[in-house]
Amino acid sequence: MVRAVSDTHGEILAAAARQFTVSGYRGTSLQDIAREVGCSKATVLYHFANKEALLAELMAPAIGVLRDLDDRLTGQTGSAAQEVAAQGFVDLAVRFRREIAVLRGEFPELLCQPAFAHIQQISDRLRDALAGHSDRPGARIAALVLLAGISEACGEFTDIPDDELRSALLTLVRRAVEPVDAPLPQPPTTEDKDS
Amino acid sequence: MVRAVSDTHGEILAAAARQFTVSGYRGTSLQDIAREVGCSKATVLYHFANKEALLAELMAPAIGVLRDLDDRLTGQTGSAAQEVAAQGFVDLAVRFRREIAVLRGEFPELLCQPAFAHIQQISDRLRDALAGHSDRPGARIAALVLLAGISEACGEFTDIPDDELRSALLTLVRRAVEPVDAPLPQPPTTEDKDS
DNA sequence: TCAGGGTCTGACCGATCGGTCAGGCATGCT
DNA sequence: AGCATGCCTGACCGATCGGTCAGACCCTGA
Repeated sequence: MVRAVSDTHGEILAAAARQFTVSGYRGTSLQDIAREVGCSKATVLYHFANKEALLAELMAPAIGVLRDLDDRLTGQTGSAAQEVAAQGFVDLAVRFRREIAVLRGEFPELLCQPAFAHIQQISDRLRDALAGHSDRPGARIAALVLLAGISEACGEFTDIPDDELRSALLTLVRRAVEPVDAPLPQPPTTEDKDS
Repeated sequence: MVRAVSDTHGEILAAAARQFTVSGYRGTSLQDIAREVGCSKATVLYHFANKEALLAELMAPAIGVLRDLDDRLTGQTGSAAQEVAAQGFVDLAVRFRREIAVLRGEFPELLCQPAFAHIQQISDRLRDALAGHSDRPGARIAALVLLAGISEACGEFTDIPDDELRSALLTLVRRAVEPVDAPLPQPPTTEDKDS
């Protein structure tokens, strides 16, 4: 049973995506993936240097979009930053529901791996933007709850079409985010602290 | 080095709580816990039938409070249900930040274990109540995002005192939940497409 | 003094993990 | 025909996992 060239590579990737979504990264063994594809574990490791490389290739598109969003965030302040962060993250979360679901709860350990080195910093900046770069606890708490909640939840709405989920989430975020421009005790001089 | 009677039991429990919080349930080995306590792995398994029993004892108080909340929810409808669910869950999340953080992302697998059999149903009811028992996608999405986000996030605010965190979260939830009694755009005939 | 029970341990078990390696097999170029 | 290359595999590796077990140690009460 010979398959077309490089077909196996894609099959492994697809099987890994499914398994990771169901059982998480650590909960899925290379054996599980090989079994679903119908090849040997050695074959999986022939196509991918190791388990981490498999995850990295799976996540690459989502990470690329996250980087783009991070770029678009630079320079934005106040409610403008909140709106860019909200739209950008909701769109990302909806488009990459499955990929995000893979990381469910395994962020801390996974972020230690070199392939995901700066994700933590990007998501920190994202959270900061969604809080309107405010340091009030209410704003920061709301931002974190929303980011975490959307990441966690969007993978469960597989039955809802992209458009509907996106608009519902965006409505929710706009309603839930703590307004920062509006009737605020004017912060005097320093409102952004990073370079 | 002999320690007081039944002291070890509590030490193991405390060490397990710390390790689980940092590395998750599956990410923590009995060896890790034993090392932190300063005893052997066999000692851990002398005090607890198995790893699952350790987790169950750790979670028992939080689960009890969750059950109480579930009882208080029965019969409540509309915005009353939303308010009871919001107050109850926020309070629970704040009080048991650490315990909830343990389950980070491991809910699906952990819920299969007999000790946590009905947690899934309870949290489903809780979500339903927070959505005001509405079946509109917007309400259900908001409820899930908030519950997941709070569960995920509250463990990270270890520096914020209980009272402050509780009020901030409650404010957020009340702001974010989709109002269900209030001024609804009267749906003429077909505004929802699922059954 | 001795028996018995609570506490604790090292040694060990089978299972599973991610990963390595030599070699089989088909194909295509020279 | 001979050789190189790409793809794939079974057998194997060391490490680690949760869990078992026989026995050592200590305290207490008869």
